[in-house]
Order: sequence, then structure tokens, then C-alpha cells
Amino acid sequence: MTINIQTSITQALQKGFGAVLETPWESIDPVLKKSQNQEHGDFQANGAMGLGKRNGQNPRELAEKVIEHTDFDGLVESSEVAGPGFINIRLTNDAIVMQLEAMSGECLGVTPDAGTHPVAIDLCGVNVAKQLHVGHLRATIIGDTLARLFERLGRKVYRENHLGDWGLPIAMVLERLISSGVDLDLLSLHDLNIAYKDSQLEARDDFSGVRAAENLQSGPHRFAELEEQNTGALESQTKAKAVLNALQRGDESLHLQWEKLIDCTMRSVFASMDLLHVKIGPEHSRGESFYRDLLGSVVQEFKDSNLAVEDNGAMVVRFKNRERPMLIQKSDGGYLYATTDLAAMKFRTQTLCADTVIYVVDARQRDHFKDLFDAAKLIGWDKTPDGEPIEFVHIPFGSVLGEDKKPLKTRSGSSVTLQSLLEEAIEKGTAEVIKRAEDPKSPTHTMSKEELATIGRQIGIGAIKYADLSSDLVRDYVFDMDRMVAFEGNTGPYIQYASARISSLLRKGGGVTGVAPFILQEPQERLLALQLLQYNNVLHDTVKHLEPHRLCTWLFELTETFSSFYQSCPVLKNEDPKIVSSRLRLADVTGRIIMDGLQVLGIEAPEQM
RNA sequence: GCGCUCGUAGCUCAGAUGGAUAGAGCAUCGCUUUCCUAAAGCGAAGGUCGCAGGUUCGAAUCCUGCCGGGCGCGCCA
Repeated sequence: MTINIQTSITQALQKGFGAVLETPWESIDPVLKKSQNQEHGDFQANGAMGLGKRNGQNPRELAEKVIEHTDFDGLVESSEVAGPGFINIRLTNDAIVMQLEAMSGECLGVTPDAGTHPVAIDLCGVNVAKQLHVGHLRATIIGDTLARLFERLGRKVYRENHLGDWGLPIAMVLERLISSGVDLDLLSLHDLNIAYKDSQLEARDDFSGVRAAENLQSGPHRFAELEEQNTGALESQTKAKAVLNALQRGDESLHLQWEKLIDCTMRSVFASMDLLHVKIGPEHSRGESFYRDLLGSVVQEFKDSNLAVEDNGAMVVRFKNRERPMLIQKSDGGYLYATTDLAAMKFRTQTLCADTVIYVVDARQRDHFKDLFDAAKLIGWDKTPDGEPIEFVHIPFGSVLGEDKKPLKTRSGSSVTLQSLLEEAIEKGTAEVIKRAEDPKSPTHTMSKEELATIGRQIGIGAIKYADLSSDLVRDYVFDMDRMVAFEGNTGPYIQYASARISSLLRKGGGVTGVAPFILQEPQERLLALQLLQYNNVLHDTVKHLEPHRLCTWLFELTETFSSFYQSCPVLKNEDPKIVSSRLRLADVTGRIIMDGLQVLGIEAPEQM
């Protein structure tokens, strides 16, 4: 078991404060954090200011007394009071080396997460018969990264790809395909897209939905969506409803045809997932149809608890602190997506026993998830069957914008397909690799076209994913491929490049020699070591906040710290073999951590690039 | 109308629980290096943290009110 140096110092300070203030030390928070300014030391404790005030003592004097009464057990080289009462702490090199030694093993000092129950992550959110587009990009890669993060920390994860594979839109497409006589065994995604669009076009002549939107003072998005979908069209809706009814009754031949439609969509979806290097396959599909037989009982359960009441013929759940109710059954008896989501919530919490349920769905659905979570709490699905409290989280990510700062569209105004986006990324990544391979000094110079293409794909895809994950999720971001694929700055390729250079260095250095001790003489060596020690903390911090950009930022800092070290500390050329071994080990640990971190982000790390 | 969300350098973005002079990257300018290395590294400049109040020893961070952008608002998903 790895003992964390930060924890040790925190505890020492707690005891110091406890002795001076004559209170139980366990409840004291010394507010220990990394120093912002390197000149101040390695860590700083800010607790004396607040505690001094609360106990009627001068913060500076308190801090000084605390230092006198704190036994750092040889970990600390110096500790001194500064400013209004900061305690600045500098570690001994021995303490750093010891800690570094402890974390340099295979697991890189990563400790398991404390959670004992599985985590369910709703991600991707594809719709059958509809091509993947930009909107699916974020729901997919953010979800996959969070899943990888939990898995890295030893948690069991259910990736829940909640397919839109049921309901009227699907029935419309199915009806359309059957009536146009398409052979479903030879169905292509292209056919599906045409059928989808045609079924939408059929609904063009009824604008009741649009008028309703106007009357409700709906926002522009809602308006456009209704205009696009026009779900109110009478004739096609009647036909589609008949198909849906037959499906729901369990009509066998229709059901077979429905499955073919799904197979066709999913083949293409999984191909994209593969290209994106995302772990989503058939085993993660649990679509709306999975819950179709549970919907009635879910509504009944809410009725029985008096949580659902009738309103204008529909069943709604009301909440104490807001006007807006949640509609769970239509006046014609039909169910809505909210009903399906409730059924899924019950399944995830009560059957899968997840104590953390995460929804990676864009920010526009905030209200819906607020309702869903509150309804789940009302009915009692906020505890697992064995009594563990459940945490519900919606990750409300922002939109991907074009250069005009409006949601990304093609020149003709249609939404950008995921396929075309990925193709562009791969093209740019490959161009970058080929350009660099022209240099005779580059190790990629002698590579075949195919090898370069593989690396180009890894770079292009990595660039997109890193750009997406590296900023605060709730914010919109402008999609700028040239910036994403640059080898400079806070980008995926920059980090991949550092990793490749380290691989190259280790190859030339003949790998790492067993148990050579770490020697930290130069400031850059020390800084690098200190950075490496934080890896475990960063992973836990990232999972705590569910914010992948924390890991990205840290990896970028690590990469810069390493570059600085590599620039000023000769490795192979050094005349002292002990220094050579030590520096090779520093490079080795850095390289493995970068690769491990990239793995968590779902980004491949080419050996050469 | 009601609600949610975002606003930090020219651009793209970091800034847990309030802490020291608000930090990176790109772009700009300057410097170093014929190097073990796959051309990077170092430094400078650049800021009314949207605005105005408030809370306190101390606010980009917490509270209130404005301004501006985005989004959402019962029988679609």
C-alpha cells in the first residue's frame, strides 16, 4: 500500500494544530495544497488564518506555534510562516525519492476508488435509422472516458447505450421501408437515411406542432426541431401507429423486420465507435425497447404511491418546488420518453444495483433530468436494494460550434455527420504525419504508407477527443481542426508526441536498469518528481468531479515539466552512470504515466510519430 | 413571461473547499543551443476577471441586482 506524502503531512499538521488549540485533531482541516508559487515551497497550509480567527488567536502566532508542535517525521526540509499566516513547506529529497520509489511499480501508485457498487453510465444515445452526427460525439467520448476512469480505479461500470429503437419515429421508418418494398436483408444505411427523411417529409403538411410552439412562446431550438420533425402529420402518423401497435402486440414477422433495421444501424454505429477508439459494442446496447414491458408497471407504481395524478387525461408527477410537472403517460394511454427513462432508472438502481448513475446528455435536457432524478427520489429509487445511497448525475455538456459560433452545420445547413468529421480529422492527422516523415532524421522516415496512415488516424482521432475533453464540459466550444491537430500547445498530439519521444529515448538508452536509485539534484529533476507524485490524486480528483479536463490539464503540465527536464538534464550523455540510470527511470515513469493517462482518455499513444 | 447556463489576456482556455503578485497555450517580440534528443527550451509584453453593490482580515471564486450570449419551458425524443 502506498502512503501518500500529502496525507502524511496533512495528518502531522492536524496533530500540530490539535496540540496548540487543545482540540481533537481529527476534525481539523489545515487546508494543505500545492504551492501556487514554487518559490514559496512545495506545499502551503492555509488553515491557520481561519482557525486563528475562530479561536481568537493571531493567525501568524498560531502558525508559528503549530510549526513548533508539528512532527513531520523527516519528510520536511523546511517549514516557515509567511504573510498573514501561510505555512510554507518544502519536502526533503529523501521523502520525494521514497514516494517516487513506491509509485514506480506497475500500478503507478494508483489506489482503488472506495465505492463498492457498480456505476451506470448512460452514453452515446444513438437513434436507430438515423446517422450519427456531431451531437453524438460528446455523449460518446465523454461517457467512454468517465467509464475508463472508473474502471481504472477498480469500479465495475455498465456502459448503457440507451438506443432510440422504439416508438413512433422508428415505426414511421419501418412503415416506409415496407411500403416501398425494400429488401430488408440488403438494407444499407443509405436506404435507412432516405427512408427516415422520406418519413419526415410525409409529415410536412401539418403545422399544428409549429403553431403550438408559437403559442407556448417556445425557444428557437424547439421551434426548429418541431418544424423539422413535424410529428403531427395525420396520415403518415395513422399508418405508423398501426405499425407500432402491431410491433407492440408482438407481431412476429414485423418484429424480425424491425430487428434487421436495428442491425443495419448498429453495424454502422459500431464501426464508428471502433474508429473513435471507444469501448462501445453490442453488449452495451440496452435500448428503449428493452424497457417496453416495464412501462405500465412503472406508471402504476407512481399511481399506487399517489405520486402520479391525472391532469387533462394524462398522468403527471408533480413536484413541491416547481410548477412544471413531469408527464409520464399521455391522455391516449401512450408512454413517453420520460416513462422509459424512469423504467431505465429503476433497472439501473434496483436491478444493476448501481450506486452512481450518470447521464452524459447535452445541457439542453437539464430540466428533464432534474425531473427524472426528483421523481426517482420520490419513489425511493435513490437507494440500492442493499441500502446504499445513490448519486444521480447529469453531465450537461455544451454544444460543438462552427466558426460562426453557431451549432456546427455543413455549408448546406444540414447537421454534420460524425463520419465526415472523423474523416476530416484522420486526413489532417495523416497529412501532419506525412509532412514530418519527410525529414530524414525522423524515425517515421522509412515507414510504409500504411504505417503512416495508422499513426495519422491515431493522431487525428486523438486530437478531436483531446480537444473535446480538455475544456470544461458545460461550455460550448468552437470546432477548429487545425488547432486541435497542432503539435504545439495543449493538444492531444503534443502529449502523444512527448510520449513517443520518451519511448524513443528509452529504446536508445536500452531500457531501464532494475533498481537504480532516483537521484534528484537538478531543480528540473525535483520538479518532475513532484509532478509525478500527484498522479493518483489527479485521477481521484477527476473522478470526484467527473471532469476529464482536470486530467488533461495535468497531463499537459506533466508533459511541459518533462520537456523542460529533458532540455536541461542530459540523460544518455551524462558521464555518471548512476545519473543516467536515475534519469532513464524518471523518463520511464513519466512515459508510463502519460500512456496510462491517455488510455484513461481513450487516446492511443503511437510509439513513433 | 418563468427557469437554467455561460461571461477571465488579441485568440483558445485553466483557476476544489474564499488566500500571497489571477495562470497556461497559440499568436507577437527577444534570447539560448553545432545538442544524449524526433526543435525544443528560457524570457518579455499582454488583464477595470461583463457591470454595480454586499458579506470579511482577504472575493475571479460566496450573496443580491443589472447587462450581454446560449439554451429550455405537459401529451416529440
